[in-house]
Amino acid sequence: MSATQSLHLSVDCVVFGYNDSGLKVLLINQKGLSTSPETTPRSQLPGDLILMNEGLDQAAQRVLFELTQLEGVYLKQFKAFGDPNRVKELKDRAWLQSVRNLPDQRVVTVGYYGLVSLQDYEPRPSSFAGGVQWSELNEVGPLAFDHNSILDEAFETLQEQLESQHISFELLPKKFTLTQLQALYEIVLDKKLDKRNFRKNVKKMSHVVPLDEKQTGVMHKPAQLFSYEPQKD
Amino acid sequence: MSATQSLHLSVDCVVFGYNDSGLKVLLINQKGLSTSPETTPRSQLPGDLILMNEGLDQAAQRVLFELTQLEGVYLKQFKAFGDPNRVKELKDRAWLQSVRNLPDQRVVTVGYYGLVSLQDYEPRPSSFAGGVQWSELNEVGPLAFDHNSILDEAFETLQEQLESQHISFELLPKKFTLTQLQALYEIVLDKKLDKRNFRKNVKKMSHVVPLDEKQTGVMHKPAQLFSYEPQKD
DNA sequence: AAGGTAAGTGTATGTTTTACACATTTGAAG
DNA sequence: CTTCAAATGTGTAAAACATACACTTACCTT
Repeated sequence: MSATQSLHLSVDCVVFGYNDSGLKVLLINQKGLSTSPETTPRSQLPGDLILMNEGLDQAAQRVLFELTQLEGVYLKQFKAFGDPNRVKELKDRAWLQSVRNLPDQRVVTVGYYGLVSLQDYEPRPSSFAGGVQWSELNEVGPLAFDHNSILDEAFETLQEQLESQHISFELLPKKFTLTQLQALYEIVLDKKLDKRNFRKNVKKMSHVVPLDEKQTGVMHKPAQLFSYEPQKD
Repeated sequence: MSATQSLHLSVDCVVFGYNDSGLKVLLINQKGLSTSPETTPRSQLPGDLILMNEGLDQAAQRVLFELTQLEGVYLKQFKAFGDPNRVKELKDRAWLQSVRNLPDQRVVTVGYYGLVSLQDYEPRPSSFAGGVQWSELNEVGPLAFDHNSILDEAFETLQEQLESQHISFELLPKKFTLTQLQALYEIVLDKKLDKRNFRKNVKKMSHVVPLDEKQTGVMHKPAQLFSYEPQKD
């Protein structure tokens, strides 16, 4: 017992962004020139070591902000990843050596998924250094470390929790139409839904309330706007 | 960035045991005499630091075995707990000092819940050193560290996952009656279920199969025995 | 043989889910 | 100012599912 431990703990954030053109994930680009084909810089999830005096949720918020300037994002822990070799692959060595004091150290990471509306509350992480990008979910290439698995598990968690937890609204503008809400469900759950039945269900949700306001500037019948009212329920 | 980190990582196991007399949780007793009332030894969840070359799931299995002799238990990760002060309370200092090289070190822990049948596959962890006990769920006193919260969250997770994941069978003997299965559901979900409706639902589950065997030695109509067949479905 | 005990079983009613098609409101174009 | 294009908004019938509920059966004991 009590073998002396020496490992690092990080958080990684899988931030999903949504707008009418689809579901995206936030990636950052590693800096550095490729010296060998094996160590070409890759994209990765925003993540970093936690500080000694901060909690995990707090670390996730801080790291996300530092790397992408996104603030106040809905973030939820979903799983810890602790394969002893998860940062030991050759492809990741060059980058680790450039940023870590102890690049060979084992790193266990705690995964968070995050949700952002790309529409009205517009995040501009791209203005920040390094290169931050919203990448189409199904166009994500090979990422650093085990970040592809982390992304996959985050998306599965999102699919499982979309209906039971009140989180769809985190991905939508504050004022949204039922068509937008339905489109979001269809994309996340990856199945077609019936419009009338969907709207019947929404009417049962007391936390989705109609506003005294309609869409404007559309060349068709303008839709009723709704908003999410968390307190009720 | 890359502040030098120095923290410990542990796993803690919340092992639920079930038999006809109810749902229990596995606790171990801290050793050591109380010198002050503030540092009286408490019970705690079986948990310990992970080793440098093992994965998290593997660590949970090893730690559980080392502390309680239980082997091959169904264990599932459910949450990481990382409050910076979770091992800093006065009540826990004496014990930490007795077992850790670096008792002041911050410890982040990864929580696992585990499931065991106390009936046919009889675990006798009590034969092992130190004092291991199955404690009635609702008679658990104050535990070390934040273990009461970890236990609470584990139980909530069990309640949420009992129906969707095929895990009830981990808590039952290999051969079980439908009355036993129903009693388990009623205890975990904490609500009364209708016998006939329950059985209708079970008949739809292709992974619950009747055996060519009945209960014996009971002084009433013997019940049909069933078993869980994971491959189907 | 009688009594105690838990097992096993069906039906009627209410609720939820599914499938499905047309009239409405706006802006744009002629 | 009429017409067109485009997406919104709405109801009903049928099927599936959930609920409530009570008596007979098989075995053991005395």
